[in-house]
Amino acid sequence: MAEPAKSSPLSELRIALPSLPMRLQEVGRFVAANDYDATTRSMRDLAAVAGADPAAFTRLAKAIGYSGWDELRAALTEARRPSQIAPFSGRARSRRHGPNADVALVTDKLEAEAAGLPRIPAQPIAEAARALHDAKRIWITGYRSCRSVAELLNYELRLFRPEQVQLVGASGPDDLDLGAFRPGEAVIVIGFMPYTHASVRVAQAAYRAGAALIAIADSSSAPMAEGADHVLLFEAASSPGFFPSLTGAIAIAQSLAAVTFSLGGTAAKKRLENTEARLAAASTYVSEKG
Amino acid sequence: MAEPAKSSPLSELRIALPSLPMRLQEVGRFVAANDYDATTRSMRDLAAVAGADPAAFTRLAKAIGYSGWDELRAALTEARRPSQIAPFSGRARSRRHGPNADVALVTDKLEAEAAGLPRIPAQPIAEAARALHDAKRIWITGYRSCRSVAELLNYELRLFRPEQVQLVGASGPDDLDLGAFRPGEAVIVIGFMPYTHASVRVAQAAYRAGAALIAIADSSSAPMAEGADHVLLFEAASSPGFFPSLTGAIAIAQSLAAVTFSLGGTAAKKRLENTEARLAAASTYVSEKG
DNA sequence: CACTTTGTGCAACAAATGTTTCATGGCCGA
DNA sequence: TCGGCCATGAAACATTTGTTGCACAAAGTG
Repeated sequence: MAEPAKSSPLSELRIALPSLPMRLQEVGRFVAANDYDATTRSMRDLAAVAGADPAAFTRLAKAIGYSGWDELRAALTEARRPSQIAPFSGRARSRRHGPNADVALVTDKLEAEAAGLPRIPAQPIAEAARALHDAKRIWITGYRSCRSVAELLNYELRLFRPEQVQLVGASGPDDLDLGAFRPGEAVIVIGFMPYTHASVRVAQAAYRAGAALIAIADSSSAPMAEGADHVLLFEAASSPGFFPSLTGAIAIAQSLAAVTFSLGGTAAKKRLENTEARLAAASTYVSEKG
Repeated sequence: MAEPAKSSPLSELRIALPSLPMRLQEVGRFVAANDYDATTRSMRDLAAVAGADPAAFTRLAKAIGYSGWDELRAALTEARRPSQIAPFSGRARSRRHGPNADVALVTDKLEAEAAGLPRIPAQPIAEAARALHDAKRIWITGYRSCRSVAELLNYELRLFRPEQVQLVGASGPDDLDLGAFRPGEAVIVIGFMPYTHASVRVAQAAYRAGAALIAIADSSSAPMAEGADHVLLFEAASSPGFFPSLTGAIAIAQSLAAVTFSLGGTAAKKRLENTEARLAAASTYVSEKG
């Protein structure tokens, strides 16, 4: 007999499918088509939905080489585990040498970061933007490398809400403003592993003050995500290089600003125009050449 | 208290976390950090791994408003259902209004930026990195929104070349250091349309001083790209939203730092380790919990 | 036709699951 | 110091789970 492709339990199932009795085929197809429910719901539940006998699932599992349904389900569960979010599956990671090694590193990095962006959940960003829109005042926090993200967000939000946005710790490392948070305000904390004490302290202060807490982090188990009303996740470690990637955080920050701006309607638009006019009057920018 | 985000059971959990008794906090954190296992494995299994009492899971679920662990798990399971996690291809692009308009805006933005990243030319980045590697001293310039990119680059390069990297204008808007540039040094200027006068002046000063000029810009016709030894292009206008995209510039900056670091070899590695050790000694970071 | 083999549903089974109860110990207010 | 309260772990509970034995029907074989 030809050795079946052991790669995934699902492919094993599909391969064995045609040589199975009719009823098991039905059940097998059902499992293959609904493998998420297969891993999460009970055998009897599935049987009810599929309109089959519960015993058929056990028999199916045994028919394709497992000791029982439990073992098949465990295999399916492991196969779907999201931890292996390494979509660069078989990429030859053989040590690159030669003059093109650097170029290859850059290309890899850019590709990896591009792949990470669409995986950012959009819904929480839209919700967080609404919270920002409703906030009377917005505080922004980020330390070390995340400071750049914080400052970008601060800059963009200030373009159309100049008086209501402030960077935490702008006047120095000890200026934490922790006591200044009020209910009805929003506090944004940006950070990834390893997390700085200061950012965690800001998050806790925001929570205690009853302000809306928005965490932009690399993991939902980040300490500043505890108690957060909105957690916006990005993948910091998904790309090669010695340093975590910040493109995801930047993309989140800019999306957040964009949606908040669009929620602001004509009022925000007007204020943005004012700001731009002021900058133009100060001749900050080089005038466009024809 | 801010309006709680009812969107995801996970966020409900995080919100309620700080007000829970200690043991339930532990269990809650465990669930938040291992939500995949929470949906797939049994309560007793989880309790064994988490080192907690099985009853704690039931109590946790009740504490945050569910009738029991089964209901919480069902909610987590539904939240993870992959059908809604694949907003890519078949997304309904018709409805531009209503409550989903914001989400659509975010998704579009992220996709557009993801598409832009692989279009960034890698070769010039690698060459510019070599220029940085050879430079005795590195100056970094960026104003307005580009300041965040400049600061990120400054931060990352300083991790392994602390004494040779400096942000132009760090001491204020008038501290332009224009007279300080020397041959053998490198000057990085970051900017996009509309271009600030200051950045153009820095670029010109660098050119006159005979320093290696690296321009990170959105167009090869940008004024600071004139006379530059290396021009690194990104697409600032490729994504929707009121503000030009900076993910490309960030990606370039991080790639530049990564390649420069790899060119630095063991010496750079050693200096990075020293910096990390210093930060750890200052207990800047939250220590990892087991 | 008799007899075996195989597929299938049903029901009973033991094991495992989530829940509840109870006893214990620590904490805070009187 | 006492008494009530809450948090917590262990054990007992009813329920649900996956499994298996059995009966019956259909198909295959002599």
